[in-house]
Amino acid sequence: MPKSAIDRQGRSDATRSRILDAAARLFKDKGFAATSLRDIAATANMKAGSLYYHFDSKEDIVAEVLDLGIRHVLDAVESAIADLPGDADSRRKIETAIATHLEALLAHGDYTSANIRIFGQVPAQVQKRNMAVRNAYKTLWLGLFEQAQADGTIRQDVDLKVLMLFLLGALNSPVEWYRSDRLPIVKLARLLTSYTLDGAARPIRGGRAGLRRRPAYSDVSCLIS
Amino acid sequence: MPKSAIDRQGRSDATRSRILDAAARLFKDKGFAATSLRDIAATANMKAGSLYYHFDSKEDIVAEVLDLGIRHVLDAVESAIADLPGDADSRRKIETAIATHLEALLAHGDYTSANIRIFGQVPAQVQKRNMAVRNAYKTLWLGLFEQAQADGTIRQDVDLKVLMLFLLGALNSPVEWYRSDRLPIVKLARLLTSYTLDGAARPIRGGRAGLRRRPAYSDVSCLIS
DNA sequence: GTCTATATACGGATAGAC
DNA sequence: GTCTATCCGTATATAGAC
Repeated sequence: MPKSAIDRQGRSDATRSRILDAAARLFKDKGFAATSLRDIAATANMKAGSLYYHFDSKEDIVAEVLDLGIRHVLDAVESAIADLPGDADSRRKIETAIATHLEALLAHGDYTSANIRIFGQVPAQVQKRNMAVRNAYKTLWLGLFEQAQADGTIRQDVDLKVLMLFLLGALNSPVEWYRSDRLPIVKLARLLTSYTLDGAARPIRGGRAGLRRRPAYSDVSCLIS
Repeated sequence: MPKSAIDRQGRSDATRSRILDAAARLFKDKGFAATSLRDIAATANMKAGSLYYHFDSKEDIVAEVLDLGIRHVLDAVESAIADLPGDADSRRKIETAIATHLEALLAHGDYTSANIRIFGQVPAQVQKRNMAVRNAYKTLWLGLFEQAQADGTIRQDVDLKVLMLFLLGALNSPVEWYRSDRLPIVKLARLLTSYTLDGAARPIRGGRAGLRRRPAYSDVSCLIS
């Protein structure tokens, strides 16, 4: 084990967390470049020079904030699904994943908002590092969808990757507009589950819904990475 | 009419556009604060000092980039719907709006991406100014949905504001993941229309789709601004 | 309309005292 | 583990030549 790793683990985690909390909030509000180490230090009740005892650089701080932004959500969704009864069907799993994503997204709003907002502005190296966690999270959803398609919950002609990308876009958007004093998160989750799986259209009486005016998509293979 | 407005209109628009194009691209890639006027000027084949002949400040430049980001999409969607035959039904209108939004979003990618990415980082004054165009665009969608709900295309129990906010989240997400060499935009639009209106779930044979396991949402009034 | 030069301020990072 | 002091680069904006 390298010496530097031992050093790092020996340090207090409380201060570290205080710094990261401050950084996440400021990155969310002002962006990456506009947030100075002096800002972060002041918010964490320190002076700028002291940050370098806990982190090697500004890049290191932002990299950890970005990773935590995804980690909080990934871990929450993973364990919520694991905690479901063994006989839970795919619809229940997807509903749980949507609700848990929204809960975690808004509960750790500084980290998740920071991730969503500043990912495109951080150095390429930091982006690359964060992609690992991002890909793990996308894989989790794709697995859920594949299972749902295999058991017939999701139609065969649905492009799972496109569905996942659009759904994650919708699922992340509340960081920009959700206000906790309006609609409870659990109700928001039920609405999105309903729109995603059942659609917003009025079903056709006595027929199969979803078939009206819908062309065949069999020529659309899974083309989006 | 104030003198400054006359002055401004008397100046060449070509250089102005070149500056705005450069600014949009750089804001999209690097964020607001990290983009310097030197960067913008260099990309537009000028020197930094010359920008001040065309704009009063960096804020002025970013404000115009943000407004154009929404305007391009708003104008495109508005005229696409106006160009539909008079007997076009709500489903056709929504499908057209989705397709046109995606086309314009990706056609003017520098402006639209810049808007989506840096809105949260610009000075409050600039945000406030951009909100005017943003609200106009949301109103356009809400009007479409209200019409669709009135004529029965969208179910009565659907919360139109929530649907709009989630749909716009999904509709804007392709700026982060779409690659033009994969799926044509028009096919992407058909997929999203289908998922939004019809849902991704397999309809129940012979019954009404969308009712399976879906609770009553009548207690959920329109609570989100 | 565009240039150069500059005023003035603030940024990340380091060194070394305590 | 935190502080102060400082190096050095870069930022916005302005002034004035061309």
